[in-house]
Amino acid sequence: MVGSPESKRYVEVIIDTAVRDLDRPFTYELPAEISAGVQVGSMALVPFNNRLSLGYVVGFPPRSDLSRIKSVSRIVDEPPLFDFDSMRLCKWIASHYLCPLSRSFHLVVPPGRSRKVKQLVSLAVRARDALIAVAGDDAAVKVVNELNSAGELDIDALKKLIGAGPAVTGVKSMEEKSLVKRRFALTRPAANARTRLVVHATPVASDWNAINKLPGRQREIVDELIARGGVEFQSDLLQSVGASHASLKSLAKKGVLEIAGEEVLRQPWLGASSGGAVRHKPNARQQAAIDRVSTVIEEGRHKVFLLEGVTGSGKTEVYIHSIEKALEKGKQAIVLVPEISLTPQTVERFESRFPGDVAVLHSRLGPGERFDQWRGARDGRYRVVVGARSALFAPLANIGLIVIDEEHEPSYKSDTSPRYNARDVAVVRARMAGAVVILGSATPCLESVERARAGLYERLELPKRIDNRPLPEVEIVDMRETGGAGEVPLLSRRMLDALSRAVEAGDQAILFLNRRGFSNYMQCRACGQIMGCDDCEVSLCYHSRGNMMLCHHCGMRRNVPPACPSCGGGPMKQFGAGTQKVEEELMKHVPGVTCIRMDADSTTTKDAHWRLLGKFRAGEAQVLIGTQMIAKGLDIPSVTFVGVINADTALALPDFRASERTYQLLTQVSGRAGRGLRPGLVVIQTFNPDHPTIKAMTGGTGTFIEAELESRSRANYPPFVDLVNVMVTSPEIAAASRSAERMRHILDTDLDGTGAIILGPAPAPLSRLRGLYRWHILVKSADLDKISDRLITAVGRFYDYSRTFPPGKSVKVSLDVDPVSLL
DNA sequence: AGCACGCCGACT
DNA sequence: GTCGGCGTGCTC
Ligand SMILES: [Zn+2]
Ligand SMILES: [Zn+2]
Repeated sequence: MVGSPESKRYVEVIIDTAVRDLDRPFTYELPAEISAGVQVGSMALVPFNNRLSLGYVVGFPPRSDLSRIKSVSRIVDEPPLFDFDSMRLCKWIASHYLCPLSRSFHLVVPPGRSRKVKQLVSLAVRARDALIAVAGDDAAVKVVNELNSAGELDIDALKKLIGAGPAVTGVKSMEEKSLVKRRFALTRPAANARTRLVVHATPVASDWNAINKLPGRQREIVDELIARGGVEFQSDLLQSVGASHASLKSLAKKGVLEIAGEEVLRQPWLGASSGGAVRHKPNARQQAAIDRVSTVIEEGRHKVFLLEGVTGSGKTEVYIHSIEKALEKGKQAIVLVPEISLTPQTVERFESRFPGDVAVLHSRLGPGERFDQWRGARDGRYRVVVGARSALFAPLANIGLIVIDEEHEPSYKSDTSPRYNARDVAVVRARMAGAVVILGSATPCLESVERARAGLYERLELPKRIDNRPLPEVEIVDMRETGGAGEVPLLSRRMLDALSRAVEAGDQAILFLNRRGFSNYMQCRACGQIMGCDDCEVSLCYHSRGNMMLCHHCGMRRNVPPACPSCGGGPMKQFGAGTQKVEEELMKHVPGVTCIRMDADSTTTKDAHWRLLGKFRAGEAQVLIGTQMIAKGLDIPSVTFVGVINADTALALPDFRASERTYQLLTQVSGRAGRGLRPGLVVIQTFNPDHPTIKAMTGGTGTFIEAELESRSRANYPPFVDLVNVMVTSPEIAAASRSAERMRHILDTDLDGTGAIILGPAPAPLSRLRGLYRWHILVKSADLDKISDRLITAVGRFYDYSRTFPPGKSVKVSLDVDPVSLL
């Protein structure tokens, strides 16, 4: 490029802020000195409204008509944080989920590398001189004192120390007298590349004459290094020889070897491998699915497959063969599994088939490990990425296949902005990359079912379990008839009999306690007071461990009070069943039975979850009693009995997906039975045996899906309309309701004529969470794209209006597009 | 968001 | 007369 003064370069920058009306490109001049290597995705430090801000380069306009253009201060982190394809995906996410573009960039940038601009202030003169100069100015005196003791201070830290007002005015008045220096700095990233010292042998090391002249210790080092192929980490080499650093340095000086720092990837330890690569031969149905997927991958076309396979039908085998095909074509693959299923066993299934080629991204990784897995994927060291939701954004250059296992899982939906659903974004990413998607599930969500019917997705079915093993037989027990005149038992006669039989036959059993919409609680026997969370509108759950009460929504814990805090009466009593109660009940009726309990209580520590499952798998107990966490992924051949203690507690939840969820959960749990050689039996206890969801469990799932779709269609719910939940929150109860009402009026005018249906405002079913009062306004539309601009406008108008007529403290309005939970 | 400017009450 | 409150405007 010619460096003539006229050929100025410009960049468009998206400022890294969540503020909606700043979510647009700002144009800056790019000084020639720093313009080398700047690309889309580069991070730029730019002057922005009397301060410096970070932003992302999104474009290079050839010229600009703006009169006052500032220049980029500097480019941070040489290589760009994302590429053009990622930017395209981010733009789609921002426009679909109605979030600021900068927010969607956070999904694709390297993890742990985010930075913030901080303002540092320090004294420009001696403290005593400064004190004299500011005498009488209280704020400035405070600033001087703090800066004198701390040296240089972050302005935010100063605000915390002496208050925001004095900090700002004090610093400002001092700045006018040149008593303080202000400078901008970037925070350190949480993760950095790790370098280790590596020793390389030079040609001299193979020269016998030279080596034989070396002192003994040094010769040992060289021998060992050669034995290890001429390259080894310095620390490992020294340790194995038992030599000191001095001898190594001496060798380096003689030119026998070279020592250099090299970047290494940290490998997260996933636990011991449980076995070798078992290569199953696909059965006919599996092979048919594999062939179909392979054909499309071979053609290099984009396509979405809905792989509907009953529990135990071997969906993973289809995934693995499809991945093989993608790799064979020189492409890469992403496999998403629900966080809870991301166990060492799951990873092992892929790692054993693609040894050394699998990156794993999950929440248990430390920042450094996560960064390295990400980096390894970007640099082509791994070709398969397995992970939970956010692994969808793994930086693979040439994606051929994206697998979404258990595609119906609600955990694929993010509950923080951007509130994306990985299942849906996967389809978009694949479409942009010309890749194939496999959505796998035994119980696909109705959205996917409907899209398959419309011909948007191609359906592949695995209607039978592998090796022709039968699906478990399902029995429904009507709990209304079990109690007789007395109390309804926790475990019915039928349940106990069936469980005993399985255990006596030497098999294992699972008892499932549905916690959703049903939990234990503490209540005063005298006045009826129920112990609730201070910050949420829910009752606290009693946990025997530590005699504590815990809020399952915000994590608040509290000791059980000796007396009722409301009336001062006697001790509180526990109501509702926990796994412990189930165990007690079971022991009473089946003496000598051995149990393992798995719930939030028993799995508090990091690996307890996997450890307990491992014990059960190893046959150390006959019965596994657990909550939601045992519903998925468990594949234990000796489990022949599954008992569902309370099938219908989640049916009554105020959520249009309550039936669908219950159906999915019950199917998943039932699917744990009879996966081995002996057939399985499932007993489901219910108070609603005639409910379509429960009936669907004994056959006729097709009719259930049909009826459910029909009712969604009638009531105008997804998949037949697009849904947006407008969420209004505030720590003040009146502000929340007032604002929700105000927002409704704004929506009424802004959405007028679009045909959108507006419901509410209504207090959210979970009306208070983490100290915030919550209101919902539901917007239904035939076509989201037609109203999305108006929704953004409405939110903007709400905030504008709130500035002149504040409705109260910290009111927030957020938009949840395609909401999954309406609680 | 966050920073500066500007116009009004309550201090010297 | 000035100090500082926060309403308002703006950010290439
Ligand atoms: Zn009481
Ligand atoms: Zn809580």
